[in-house]
Amino acid sequence: MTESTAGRRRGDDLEHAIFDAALAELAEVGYANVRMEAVAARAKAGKASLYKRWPDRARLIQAAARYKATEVEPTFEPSGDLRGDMVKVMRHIAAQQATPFGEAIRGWIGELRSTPEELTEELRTRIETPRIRIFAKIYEDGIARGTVKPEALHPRVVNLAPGLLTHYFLTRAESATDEVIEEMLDHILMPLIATGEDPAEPLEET
Amino acid sequence: MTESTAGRRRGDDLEHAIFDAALAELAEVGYANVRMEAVAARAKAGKASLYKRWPDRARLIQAAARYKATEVEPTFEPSGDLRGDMVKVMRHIAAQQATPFGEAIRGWIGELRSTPEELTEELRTRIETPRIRIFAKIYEDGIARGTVKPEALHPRVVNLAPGLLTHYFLTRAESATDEVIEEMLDHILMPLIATGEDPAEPLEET
DNA sequence: GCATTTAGTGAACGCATCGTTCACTATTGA
DNA sequence: TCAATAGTGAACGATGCGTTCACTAAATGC
Repeated sequence: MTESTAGRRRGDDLEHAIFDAALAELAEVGYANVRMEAVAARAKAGKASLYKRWPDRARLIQAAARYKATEVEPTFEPSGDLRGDMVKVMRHIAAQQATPFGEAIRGWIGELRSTPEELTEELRTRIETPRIRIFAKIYEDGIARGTVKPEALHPRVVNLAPGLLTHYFLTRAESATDEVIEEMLDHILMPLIATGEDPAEPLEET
Repeated sequence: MTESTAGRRRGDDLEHAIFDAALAELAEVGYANVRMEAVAARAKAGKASLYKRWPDRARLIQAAARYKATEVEPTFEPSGDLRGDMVKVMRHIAAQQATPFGEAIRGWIGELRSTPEELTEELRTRIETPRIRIFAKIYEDGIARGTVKPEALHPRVVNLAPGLLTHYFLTRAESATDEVIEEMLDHILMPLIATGEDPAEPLEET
């Protein structure tokens, strides 16, 4: 548990410093321009320390994204206010995309074709699945209250909200603003999943 | 207008050969692994001829995509069969994504951050806009027939169908199958835009 | 505390690819 | 026929990759 400014770091201490450096580089220069030497220099580490841990740039950045992802994804409890909850979660996702983490995702997409299958799969379950789970929770809660149609739980529908955000982020250079999120909700998501029943009277579920 | 196998090509003749070579490389090795030398060799051209025309790899590939795009995007006339028309156009888009052209798009996404603004803009209007226009046409036709809700013309809704396909393509390594397209239609698109007034289809009212 | 083991440093190396340059050659058309 | 134009192919310096190695700091064992 030493973390003094002097001395030589090792283990997780050093590893986290490298991740932070990688994410900072990612933010500054974008995925395509992240240089191993730059990451090493920024982390005040030797290049050999990087290659000892990860075989190449792609893996390093994926590891950094993974590290960041696990500390970001929240546990979320639906409040009963359907639209309000969705705004909240969607803003959270958009905010996440506006970080180095988002930049890592962009790079991952760009290299999907030349990336090992398992890595692709792993990042999917690491990022897509947790988001889907949150929306499933919100919709289940809404269904119990009668504010959401049961069809909302179809996988393709549950994936819609995060999918819209991801698509927006990927095809622009920036993540969705609050205004865009509201448009997605009012013109796509709510018309599709909401029953139109007011949540004022909670319904009994079985 | 010479196109004999012997001799040295120039102008458009050579340029098209380079585009074809670039697209072939794209298909074989994926965006990230396209090498200028490989494209030049494949086109039986000098590397200098490439750099004389385009400043770097990104521009060359974008030019190749543009070249391909203009010859692919069709004129489309709605038949009156809403779902049938949508299936048709969506399949067309999915098929297009499964070509080198799709691979070029993936690369473009990956480098959005480090690509000049105007290029991004240009590719958007070159690819996104024509697709949106086709769906707008279909929806307008449907509205006139009473099978589509007027709200379908909201920009974000019109962009939904191509957006779903693009998102699917980008986050998997492959483009949407017919089955996936049908799911998108039946669980997202049709419920959102159709009035249910379709003569052949049974419906539930709003 | 001292010696040994483990882990990180920093510089150098060979390699691949980039983007440029240049002397040479084929094609065009005046 | 000859000058102008456009393409070729090889070489070049620069950059970043991924590896290696001699050296050194930190942790561990005795």
